[in-house]
Amino acid sequence: MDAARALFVAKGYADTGTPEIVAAAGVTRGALYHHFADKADLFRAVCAREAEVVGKVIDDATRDLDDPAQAIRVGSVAYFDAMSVPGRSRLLLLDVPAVLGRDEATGLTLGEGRAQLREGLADALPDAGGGELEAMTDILSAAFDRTALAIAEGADRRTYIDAMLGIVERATAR
Amino acid sequence: MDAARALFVAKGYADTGTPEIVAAAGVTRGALYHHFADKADLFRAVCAREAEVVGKVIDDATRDLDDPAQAIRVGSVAYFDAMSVPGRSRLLLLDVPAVLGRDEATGLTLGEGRAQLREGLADALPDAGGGELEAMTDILSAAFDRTALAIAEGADRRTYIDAMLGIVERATAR
DNA sequence: TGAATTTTCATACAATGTGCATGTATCATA
DNA sequence: TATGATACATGCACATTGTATGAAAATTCA
Repeated sequence: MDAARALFVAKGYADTGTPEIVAAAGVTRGALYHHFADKADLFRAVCAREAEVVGKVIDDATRDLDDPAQAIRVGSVAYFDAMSVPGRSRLLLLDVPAVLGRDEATGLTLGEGRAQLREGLADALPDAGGGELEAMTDILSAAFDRTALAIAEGADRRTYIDAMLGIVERATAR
Repeated sequence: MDAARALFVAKGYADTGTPEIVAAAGVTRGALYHHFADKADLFRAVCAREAEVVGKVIDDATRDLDDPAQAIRVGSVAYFDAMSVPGRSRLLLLDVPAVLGRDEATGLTLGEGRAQLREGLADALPDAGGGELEAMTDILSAAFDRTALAIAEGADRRTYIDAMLGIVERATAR
């Protein structure tokens, strides 16, 4: 999985072959297909582990915060930090939706962060219905993702974070 | 290109083979590789045509509008309408970034719409710098994309559009 | 302890797909 | 009419994927 991660990050899912992966890992394809159903399954395992780390970072950073608004701010920065690990954003935000589909992507990428965002929104917008809240969460998490991707691709960190936090702040100010 | 579009939409880029495409089109692979450099090049041509249509729809809908704020509202709805054509959002928003990369994706997906969004933001936020404006445009266009994708996947159209327009409205109200 | 069974892999193979090279017919042009 | 360019069709070399087969190690169990 470490070898696969490195190659998926460097060359993308499609351009990474299983022979290459097993060569880097020092095993054979037989071992690979014994532990994983297929190439996509290996990819899923790699990304799930990666996403779990991100979720844990966010969780750790916001555990002791009571104010939902502050939790969103702090959690956002934690998210951007976690997603700045080289290759991680490409893995989770570009390849995962295309390879595993958007359903799995949402279920995987933002287990914790998305829930916290939703909670923060619910707190800021007490008169919003469940559907509206869900839509808001969905849309804003896409904005968070793009921000993380932009930062990872070299955009100015401060500028993007300020812009993103400004959008959330204004969206939740009533 | 019509045959390829149908298959790319139905099965995704990766799961569509060139033999399948040419069979559906009634030609041979030789003809395909005469007109296109490779499979990705065909995909690029299909998506460029698709994106051009979207840009034209937005342009037509907003041509005679003077108020930038109204142009954003009307243009947004036009965008969501255009992206509701079956398969189009999957093509442009899921496969394109993964296959062609995010650079080509931004250059292709939102030729017109993105420029108009930026213009509207510049009008609403006259004291914003170029970098901030660019970040804002980038982030919000990701939110627009997610909205289009959600609607195409069956989410409630009104709820998502309201949420999205609300975000833009609040982001631009100063 | 020895047999049976499951787990863990390595090897070999079949199927498929991609890109290119080669050959050919049509068409434009000088 | 000779020449070159264009538009294909056919066939091949190579890579990749998934699976089937079989062996070795580990585990279970009598």
